[in-house]
Amino acid sequence: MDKIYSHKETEDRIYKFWEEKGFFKPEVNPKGKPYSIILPPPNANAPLHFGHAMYVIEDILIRYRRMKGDSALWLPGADHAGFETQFVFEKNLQKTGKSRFDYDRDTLYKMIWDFVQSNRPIMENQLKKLGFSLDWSRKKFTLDPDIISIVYKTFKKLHDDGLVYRGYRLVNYCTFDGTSFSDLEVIHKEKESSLYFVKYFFEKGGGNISVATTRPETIIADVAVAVNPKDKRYKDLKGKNVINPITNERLPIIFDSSVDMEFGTGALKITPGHDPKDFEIAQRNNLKGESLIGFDGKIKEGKYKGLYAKQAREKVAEDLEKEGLIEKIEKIIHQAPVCYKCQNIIEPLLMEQWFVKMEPLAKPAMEALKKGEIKISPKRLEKVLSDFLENIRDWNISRQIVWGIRIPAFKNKKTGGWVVTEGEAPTGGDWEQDTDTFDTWFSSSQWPFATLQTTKPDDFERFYPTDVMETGYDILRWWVARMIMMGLYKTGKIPFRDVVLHGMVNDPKGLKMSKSKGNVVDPLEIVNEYGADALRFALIFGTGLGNDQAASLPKFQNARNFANKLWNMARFIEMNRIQNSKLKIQNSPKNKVDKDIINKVQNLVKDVTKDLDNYNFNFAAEKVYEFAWHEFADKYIEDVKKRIDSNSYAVLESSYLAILKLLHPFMPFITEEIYQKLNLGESIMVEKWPSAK
RNA sequence: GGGCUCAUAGCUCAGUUGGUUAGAGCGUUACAUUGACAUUGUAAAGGUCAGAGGUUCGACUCCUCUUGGGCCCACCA
Repeated sequence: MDKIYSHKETEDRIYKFWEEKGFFKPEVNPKGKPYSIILPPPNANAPLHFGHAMYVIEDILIRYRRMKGDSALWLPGADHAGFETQFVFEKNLQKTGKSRFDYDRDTLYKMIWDFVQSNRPIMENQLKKLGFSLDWSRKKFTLDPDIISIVYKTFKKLHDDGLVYRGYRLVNYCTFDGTSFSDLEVIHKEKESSLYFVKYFFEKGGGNISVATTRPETIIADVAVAVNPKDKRYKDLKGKNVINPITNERLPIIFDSSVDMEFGTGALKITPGHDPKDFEIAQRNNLKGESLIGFDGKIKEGKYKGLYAKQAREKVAEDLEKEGLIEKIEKIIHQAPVCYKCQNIIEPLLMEQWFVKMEPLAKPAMEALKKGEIKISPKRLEKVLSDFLENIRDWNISRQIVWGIRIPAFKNKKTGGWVVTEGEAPTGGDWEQDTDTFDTWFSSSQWPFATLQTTKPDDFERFYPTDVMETGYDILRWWVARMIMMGLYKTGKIPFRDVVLHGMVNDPKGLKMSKSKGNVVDPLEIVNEYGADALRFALIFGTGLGNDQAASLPKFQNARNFANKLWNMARFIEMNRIQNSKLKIQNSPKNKVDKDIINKVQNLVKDVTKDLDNYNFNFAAEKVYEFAWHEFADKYIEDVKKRIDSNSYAVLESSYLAILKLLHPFMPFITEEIYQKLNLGESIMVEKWPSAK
């Protein structure tokens, strides 16, 4: 053995060895208790980022359970990541001077397909570099025909059960990305705007009421002015009308208790075509409105036609000012809805979309949570989940992009009626398929059962519900919540028993990594520099489950040093090896130090096993680290090196073997390499997890 | 506006159900080392555990408040 451990000469070779031996398949323990984890499928198109490296937690669990004798399955996959991928693709397209509108649907889809297929191996190889013991013979892609078929069936079932409807609603539309989004894709950003106080004159009797708005350009689309019924200032306005300051149309004054009396003048212009709250108030009052702004972000008609909303705002304000219709202008800081991807303002627009009625789906999910059928670790995040489920709103699943699963809904060209199928076109009549695709999360929400139902016969029966769903807490609502709902809906069973959530990995200074800030650390560079084992160990060591951490170099260095320390313990053992000794540990060694170390190993095994069972990964890692380095190496080896004999050697080797096994889930490569170098057996992967008396 | 979370050594953070001298890594200082390992060892310096109350025989750990960060949710137009 060399003086220094070389991960570069070891890791790829070991991974290949494992794969060839078939050790990643649950079939290595055919009689074991089934244990399963579905890997959150990374975006097929993009390289892994540091968040993906946190899936090491899943590998730790899988390797631990496999060594315990379970029939452990860790199922890999890739996500087509609809909008995300099309966004990246379009960015690339832009560089060549083209846009998506230069191609027809099929061509564009084919182009993105090829783009994704050529990038997909990158991500998969990176998962291998990290040492993940995934069963590659079962890998799935969200656009596999059998997966698509399941997604179709789910949609049809939801539709037949009245849980999917086509609604003409105000949706979150990004005019820059050209698609609508669900509420989760909309984020709020603090913005300073002007609050215009506009005079609306009464139709009769003179006088005016002042209405505060940040969006004067939408005045044209006003359908009413609303005040709070409790507002004493406006008591006498019942039955009165005002005149639209731009169009001079008559607008009724309505009373709605959701109007905030404290804000502005307490009078709110109602523009159902552009504001969600207005839309709701209008619905309650049987008023209908229209969107004045088109999908291109420009005013569709009238005097301001062709102007972008922002330009129109200034022009309208100017015109109103000229006519003396603006009472005053104030500065206001408010939370503006923006697109999570491009950060541009979301324009609420009225359009027809497919919605999933969520309340009936959320109820069983909440019950499963309350009954403890599904447990969340760390516990505090359960509240985030239950709050989301309790306040759930209908889910817009239509996306105006081509990259994804096209919605199997067909419109009759004559009648305009819709038919939902399991993918096939309806016969008879003239039908046109919806051009929209599903929100990516609609297919991912079905991932646990969709994968297991399409891998190998009996996989679903054997491995569903899965044992653990491990992912970042940032997609708790986007993904985990929806998986629970869809799993319960489609299979009648929870999709997983335990939800284990890891924190975010930030840059070395603790700031969020982002491409625009240019502070992204590539996990594969760390693997290259320090080894996958070091990366894995560092990510677990010293960070409580669900807490964020900084990807700081000293941590990786320390973990690398620890790997080297382990390596040199093995060298010591190899150099002091006592051949032909029977390697039997006496039940009660005479030497007190030998006796102590045996007891300490026993306690360590107990502690680490318990910590793993409780998802206290950092405790487990810290304990083995502390023991291996500062107890076993610093004290025991120092003591035994002066007096080594066949009895003490047996204690030395067996204690070390226990450490190797406890460490294997965390640092799989080096523990395997040492195990083989010391001729302890074929592979540490098929060793049994140590047990403590 | 609501919720969650953090504030512990110079820096980055552990501290698991409250219990004797509060820990790790990095950094700093001194010494050692051709002998498993300098990707090492031994030792040392360094903390009023944000602040103020309270519960308790006992609190970094539980409760309340204050201050200062971070994150998430939310239709003040």
